[in-house]
Amino acid sequence: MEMDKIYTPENFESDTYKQWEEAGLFKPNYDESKESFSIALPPPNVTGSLHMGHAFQQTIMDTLIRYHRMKGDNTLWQCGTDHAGIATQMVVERKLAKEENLTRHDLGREEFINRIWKWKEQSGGTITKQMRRLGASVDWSRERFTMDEGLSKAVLEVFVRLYDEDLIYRGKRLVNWDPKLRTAISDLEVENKDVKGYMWYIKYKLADGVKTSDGKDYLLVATTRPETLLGDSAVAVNPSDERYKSVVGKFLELPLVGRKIPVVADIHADMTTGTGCVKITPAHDFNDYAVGKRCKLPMLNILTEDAHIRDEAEVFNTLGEPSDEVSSYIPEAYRGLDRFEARDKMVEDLKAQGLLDHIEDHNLSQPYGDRGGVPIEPMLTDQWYVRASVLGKPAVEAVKDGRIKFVPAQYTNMYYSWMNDLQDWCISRQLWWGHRIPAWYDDNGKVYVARNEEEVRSKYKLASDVHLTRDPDVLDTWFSSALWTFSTLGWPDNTKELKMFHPTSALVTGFDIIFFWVARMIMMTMHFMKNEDGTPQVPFKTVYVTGLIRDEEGNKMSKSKGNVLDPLDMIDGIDRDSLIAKRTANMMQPQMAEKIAKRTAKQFPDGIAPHGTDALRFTLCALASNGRDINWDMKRLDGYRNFCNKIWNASRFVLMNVSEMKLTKPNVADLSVADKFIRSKMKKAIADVTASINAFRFDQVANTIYEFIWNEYCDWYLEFTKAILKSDKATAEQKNATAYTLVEVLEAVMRLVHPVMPFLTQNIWLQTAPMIGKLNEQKTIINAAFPQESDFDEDKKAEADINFIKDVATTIRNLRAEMKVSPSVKLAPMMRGASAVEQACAQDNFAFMENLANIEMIKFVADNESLPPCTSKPLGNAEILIPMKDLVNKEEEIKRLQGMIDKLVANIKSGESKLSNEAFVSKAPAKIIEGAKAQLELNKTQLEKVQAQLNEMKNL
RNA sequence: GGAUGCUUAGCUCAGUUUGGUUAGAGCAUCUGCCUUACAAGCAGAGGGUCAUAGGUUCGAGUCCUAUAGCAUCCACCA
Repeated sequence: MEMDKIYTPENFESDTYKQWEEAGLFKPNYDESKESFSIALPPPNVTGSLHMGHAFQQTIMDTLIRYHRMKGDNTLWQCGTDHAGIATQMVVERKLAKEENLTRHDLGREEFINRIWKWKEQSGGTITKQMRRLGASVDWSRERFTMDEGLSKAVLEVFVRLYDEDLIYRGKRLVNWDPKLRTAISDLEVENKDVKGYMWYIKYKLADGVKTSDGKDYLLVATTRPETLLGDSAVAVNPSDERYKSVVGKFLELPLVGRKIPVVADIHADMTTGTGCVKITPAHDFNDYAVGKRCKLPMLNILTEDAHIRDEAEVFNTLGEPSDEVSSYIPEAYRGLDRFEARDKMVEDLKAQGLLDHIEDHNLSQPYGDRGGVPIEPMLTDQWYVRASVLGKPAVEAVKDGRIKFVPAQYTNMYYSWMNDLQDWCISRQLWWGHRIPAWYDDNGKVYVARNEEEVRSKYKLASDVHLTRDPDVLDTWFSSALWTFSTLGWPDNTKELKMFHPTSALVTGFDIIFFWVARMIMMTMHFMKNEDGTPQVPFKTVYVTGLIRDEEGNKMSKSKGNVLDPLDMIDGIDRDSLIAKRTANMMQPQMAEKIAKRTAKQFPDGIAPHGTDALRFTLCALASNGRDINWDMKRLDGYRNFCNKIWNASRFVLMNVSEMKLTKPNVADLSVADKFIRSKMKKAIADVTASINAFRFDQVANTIYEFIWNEYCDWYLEFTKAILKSDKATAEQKNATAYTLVEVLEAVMRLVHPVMPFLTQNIWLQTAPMIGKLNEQKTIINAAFPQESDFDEDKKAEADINFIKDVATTIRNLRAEMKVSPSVKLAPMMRGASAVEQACAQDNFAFMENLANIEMIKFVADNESLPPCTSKPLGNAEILIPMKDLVNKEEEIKRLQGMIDKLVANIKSGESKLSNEAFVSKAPAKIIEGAKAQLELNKTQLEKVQAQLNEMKNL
């Protein structure tokens, strides 16, 4: 096949993928005699699109998968998508509002859910299409969706079983409430943000004529949330606070409301903070809730679902039961106001009544909902909880005893610290999109849990005339994804896939979802999946945690910052205007659009050039070191695209020179020293790459490959082969041996690199494998064998010989460049002081040097032989000299020699001081001392030579 | 407040687990080359007191202690 001169990946990548997929090559081999290797893809949001994080993680997963598939393992990459409850519902609601000016309530639950399914059909394929472009070799025939039938069945099963085991319960407790989305959210979905605020100091008048010990008729209470005083049920002071001891048990008149509230003693009140008096609002603050429980205070909910002031407070007793122990009165002036409007109004009124003592600036960190983006409100509601503290114990053990390993290990600590203080997990959401909770209520509010209404009736022996209503809430998205590794394999049925592929081998994911997902997956899986001996089964053996991909300045990539890079744009390229349009589309703040457009135009004046999938994947691997965040660098991508081009052209060279030959397996005797050298290096490269993949060090994988291909195979070996293939002295057998080695190594390199760069390697492999009889039946590198160390032989002698040849060539090139002699001038260098072995090597392999350094001969001269004026440089214990005739610039040469002398003198000095140090000589290992001695000797020899050369120059 | 990570060349990063010649790579820079695989290339060169201060050691980028700066996570904030 004729190859283009320039590497143009867009010409073949997509077609290649299509062929693979159509041939069903991504499926497991289901061969039970082979080891199993499986990965469950962290399910992306079904309507999402591929971002750099996905590309990064999927590249790593695909590399692992392809490697194991080539090893012959029974390999499954299980894929699928997540319904992403809140996120998806929000997108569709926004669309509905924008396009039809409707809310979900206008449509009703059923119709709204229909709309979401439609939206999913319509835009759900984006990310899976993009994954294909990335080369991800997932088994598409097994694709799952968290809301599909099988997975929904698993969710029901898990919920019902956990409920029956009392590991799920329903309770009225304080939860994080998102007033914008009007749903409860879990602790993890709360983000604390630092905001500037105020501290208001409010006077609470003492009732019944009581005075404090210092004669005041009020307590001064500091708060950052004055509006919540409508729900105050006490003011607390510390039990040992002498200032307030006398008023504990007395009553206060709640400002603006007039309700009487007690002064209670509780350790929550800190004597050193604020005034020492703290207002207690049990229904709207987590600490106050705990105080309320301890002091048996009533709880007053003053807010509606969307955080407006209620017309009348909801009053509950300490147990959370409706109660009328205190008045539910809320002053009319505040009813129906938004919580922040109410705050302003109340502060104004307090001021007017002289009850506002003063205001201070105060920085506080305020909890925000991570999706809704508004401050969350602690609210007293009925919700469903998982007893995470119980499920968490075995999950900690599994990591402690090594059944699950985090890579890098430092994430283990992060995991423990969270797991050791595990709060119960609030799993109910007041949304419509998601798995509906399988709970029914009778008219008295009694709850029944089973897989469906029919089962409820039989399970609880309910008469057919008992009226049942299903719980309207749905489950947290992470509830279904916590079951991902086993629900996708067919659980609760006992499938062969579960037996073959569970536990999965590795999980590749970002640190940001260790708590959301990884920890919960471990808990759920270990509870439901058991080994044959009944011990809990873990979901995966290794968790490889990746860092975040940031922009070149280290900022998080985000739509609002306009610094997002789409992996597909790097693969296929994008022009400047399209990139700008993409980055500024649908901006929340239109004024930002202009800024972003400007910056983008400056940074990408020509848009982004196509780089191809392989270059992107290789770059991602090269950057994947040790789980730290990555600052994305376009230059790096350019560099590795060039590397692809290098491979491409090296292959062109091989094909151009060898394709006419009929290759046969050569005899060892016909191999040149260069052939032996590259085979020996190849062996080492295979060993290194294999070890690095097993250690999850993809940066080392990339570096080893880069180094071997570019620096050994291309820079040296290809040049050596020219000397043989074009020589009239080499025999046909020798030419065959070299040509065969060229192809054999290239073919093996393609297999070595294939897990990282699937497309380029397939293309070249299809052309090289047939030449040496390695093409398989299916004509694909995908299931060709991964190279093994034993495929190639080590040859230390050849490596040493080649190193000497390289040194000679490099030294001559160096002298040529320093003396500014044109590369086209043939030189006739001399060598003085070379050992017999070196002389033999140089003579035997002169053909290689001739080419590489453009010389016509090397003359070996004796130490005392008188020579014409030369420039020279030491090489080991020997010396290379080049007669310069009138080309020598005397002053330049003296300067150069003096520089070398200075360096050598410094080295000798430090070497001598080291070796004359009694302590060093007596304590350092012999090997180190020998090394230092040898180095010192070498430096001295070289100094002598350079010194002599310098003298000669000066006398010229 | 608790914890973790980072600080190495102009830029982006390896190297630190297990201390040992003159600390590496890519990009960028400088010089010379269109040499029939590749100018997305070839050859050559310059550039780092490894954040700071102590300590351990014959020997520290690597181990220990402290400090500074940056980042992240958790908790708290009347």
